[in-house]
Amino acid sequence: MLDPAILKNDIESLELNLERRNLDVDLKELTALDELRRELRFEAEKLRSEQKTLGKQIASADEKTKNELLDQASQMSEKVKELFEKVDVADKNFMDIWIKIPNLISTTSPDGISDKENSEIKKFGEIRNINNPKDHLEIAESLGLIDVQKASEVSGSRFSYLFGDLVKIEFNLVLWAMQQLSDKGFKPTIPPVLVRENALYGTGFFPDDAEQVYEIPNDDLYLVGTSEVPLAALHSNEILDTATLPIRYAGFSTCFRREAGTYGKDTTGIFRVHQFDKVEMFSFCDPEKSEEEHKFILSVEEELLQALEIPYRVVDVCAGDLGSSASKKYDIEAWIPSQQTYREVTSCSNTTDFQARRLNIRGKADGETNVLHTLNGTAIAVGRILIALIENNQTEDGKVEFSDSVAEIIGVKNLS
RNA sequence: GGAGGGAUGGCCGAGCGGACGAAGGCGAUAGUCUUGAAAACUAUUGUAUGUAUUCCAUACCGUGGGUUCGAAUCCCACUCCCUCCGCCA
Repeated sequence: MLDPAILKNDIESLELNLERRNLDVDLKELTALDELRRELRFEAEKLRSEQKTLGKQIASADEKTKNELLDQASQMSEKVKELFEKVDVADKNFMDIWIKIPNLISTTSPDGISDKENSEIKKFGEIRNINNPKDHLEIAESLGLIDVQKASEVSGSRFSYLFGDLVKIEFNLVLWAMQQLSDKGFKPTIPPVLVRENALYGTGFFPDDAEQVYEIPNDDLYLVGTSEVPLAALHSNEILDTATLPIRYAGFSTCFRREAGTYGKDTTGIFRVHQFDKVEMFSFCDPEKSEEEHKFILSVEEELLQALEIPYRVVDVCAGDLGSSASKKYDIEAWIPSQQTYREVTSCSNTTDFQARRLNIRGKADGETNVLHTLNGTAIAVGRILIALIENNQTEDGKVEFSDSVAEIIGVKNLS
């Protein structure tokens, strides 16, 4: 959520932002709603103040004047109640719209409407020349390492069974990533994957992306699509000592996504599934330093991919392709031989104060409090890393062979 | 799942219808004293919003409603914590 003060102080930035996001919002109406609620509140508070004074008089009044005052106070009470009801309505009218206003886009993010306008800022790694590259499913299925058919019988489409060495690789990857991150000051964390709706509102997934989230209606809980949600909410309603920042977490969790509206997209294998495991980085940091922190998180992502010898490129995500909470986002896309293109394997966002304001996360230094910045980034999205590892290291006879240094990380030299 | 007890400021803890944004203590910060430190003493010590900008007003005593002229205090619902019983990876 943005600071509503922007309506008064810097409406031009807001206008520009909505334009870049290709959104049409009536700012005049919003400003009017904001002014109305302020006005009403001012009036209501004034009256409330009078009511309190009157109430105090009653306490010390003699019997005679007391009845008179009580009469007066009774009427006053009615009025105050009515006025505050109006204030509540005005607040709600404003907030219903305001909560949907997305974060301010960084001036450094490229313009554009869709991912086609994302700008490539770096390429790394050598793309091996593979004759007739097979896709990961074909390879893994034939080696008995993945079964999506049986999974779709049991659970539906976009689920999978992983077997044998792929399981071993997953656990090794996760443990390795945790170790790397821990060395860099990220506290290893296993957060809850079921959360209340508050955490989803706070992180900006609700109300806009609610259709992507699995719901447990009996218990009013939701399955998270990323550990970003419980990690961000970890410090909600807290005031952190600025001297302790940045506070970094490395969260491991299974992630659940409904993938509504993606029918027909990426239907092969485990690229886009309803359930996958992920190690996620999350940072609470000083607003002054969030750009720096963002670059740091990106550099960690690159480091991990480089160690795994996966060719990739980094893209600066354009305005129209940013989620509502992100101010700036870098995606890393790994080379996928079967598709002869780069596909997203990690993503890191600077959400500036957007989530922190909603979650009420503040910092305090020298008696001053301010809303913090939060950032998140993928360390290892297991499924997609497995795909990149399998496809980029496939051999001509449909097997997989890893380099010694990669094998050392993942604990497996060959898939055959 | 059943039966009880509880939730107050950074922490402990009093208050149980009016002078309470909240006693007292601890902690923290500043000052006095001291060669320095400790101790002692003194003062300060939450957050947010506003048509207020070192003043003032309003809100916040787990959350949301209600009763009342007036609620930390009474009533209802919810959430969380603790104890006991049952069940359980």
